[in-house]
Amino acid sequence: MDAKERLIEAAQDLLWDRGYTGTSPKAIQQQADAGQGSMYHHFAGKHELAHAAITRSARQLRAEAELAFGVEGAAMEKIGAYLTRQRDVLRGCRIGRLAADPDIIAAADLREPLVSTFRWLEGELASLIEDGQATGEFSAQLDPTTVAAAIVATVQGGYVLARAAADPEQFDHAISGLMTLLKGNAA
Amino acid sequence: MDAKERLIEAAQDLLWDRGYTGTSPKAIQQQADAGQGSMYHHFAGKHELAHAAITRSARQLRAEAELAFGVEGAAMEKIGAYLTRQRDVLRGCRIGRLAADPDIIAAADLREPLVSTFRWLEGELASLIEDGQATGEFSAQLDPTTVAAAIVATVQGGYVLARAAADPEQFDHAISGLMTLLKGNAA
DNA sequence: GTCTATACGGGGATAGAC
DNA sequence: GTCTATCCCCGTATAGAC
Repeated sequence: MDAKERLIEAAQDLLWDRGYTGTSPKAIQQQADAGQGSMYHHFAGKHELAHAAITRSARQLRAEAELAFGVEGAAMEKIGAYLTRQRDVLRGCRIGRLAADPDIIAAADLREPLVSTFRWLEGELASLIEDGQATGEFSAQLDPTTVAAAIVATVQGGYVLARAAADPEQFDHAISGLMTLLKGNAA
Repeated sequence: MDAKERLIEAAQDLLWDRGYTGTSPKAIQQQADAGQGSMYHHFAGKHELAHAAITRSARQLRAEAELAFGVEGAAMEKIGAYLTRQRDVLRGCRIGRLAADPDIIAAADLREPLVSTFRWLEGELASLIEDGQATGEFSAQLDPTTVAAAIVATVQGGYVLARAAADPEQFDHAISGLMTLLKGNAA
């Protein structure tokens, strides 16, 4: 693997664990086993490297979610597969995590992968809810868009609760509560 | 107001906006209009000052939530009052925000106010749900504990979505979806 | 492409004077 | 209690050699 590649992966890793503010060029170089000159040859600076890393993390996250949505079954099963998919809960969401970082929020290009990832996710979930309404699986009273937002928010918040408590089960509790609420809204 | 007080308030503010990693002693001193010597006279260092600030923020958050829970009405109205209370959405949650910070998570004493705040909040909400079940307002099928966790998670995640999109309405969507789900679980 | 040298301000704190 | 001086390493680059 060439240095450029290693730098991007190291940046992905560090951004996930420490955010943008907490990640220094030097730390990235060390983890990538690349020199100062190498990094600044391939990227204009921390900002540009972070952009490459975040963009790639967003693509990966989306691919993983697509995998969960691809299971066979009715709408609720697909949603359930997404909600209960394997996650490194205490590490948090590599995309949602960045929303806490003031420097990410302040830079439109760094924030963009966050917006589009969440917008896409909510769209997928909203479609599933509509499907479920068409087949009589969900109550027609539900507004697919806002319910989808609530689902995504519960996942993101589940990470927050789990990390605050240093206990992955807190994530599962939130998801479990959400699934009960969803199932109580059968047609 | 004395310097010590100003330092704590400045630290609360900066921690809210920039997190622990993103907040420097120098920045706190400047915002508090206090000198280096003053800060290190009153506090052993950044860590100790942050502890004072976080503890106080947690108390304030709790007081604000108590106010919302205090409205007259049935369980769903109290929950609704909490969910729709005035918030500076794009600024995020001053407590939940810290869960993204690796240095906070690594320091048990800094993390403690986060755990206890969320535990308390979930407890209050779980009680309300039980009340609602007793009066026939909510379905007996609901598990008060996990549903309470889902509610708190949705709020925390709502902040994440809103900040990612730089749009406060994303918070409202998530809350609105959650309230629909709750109301669909009437007894 | 990668290395080393150099730069300058900031992060986080200690020491001693007033 | 607060001020100023001082410390040392880190953050974030740029410059030029190889």
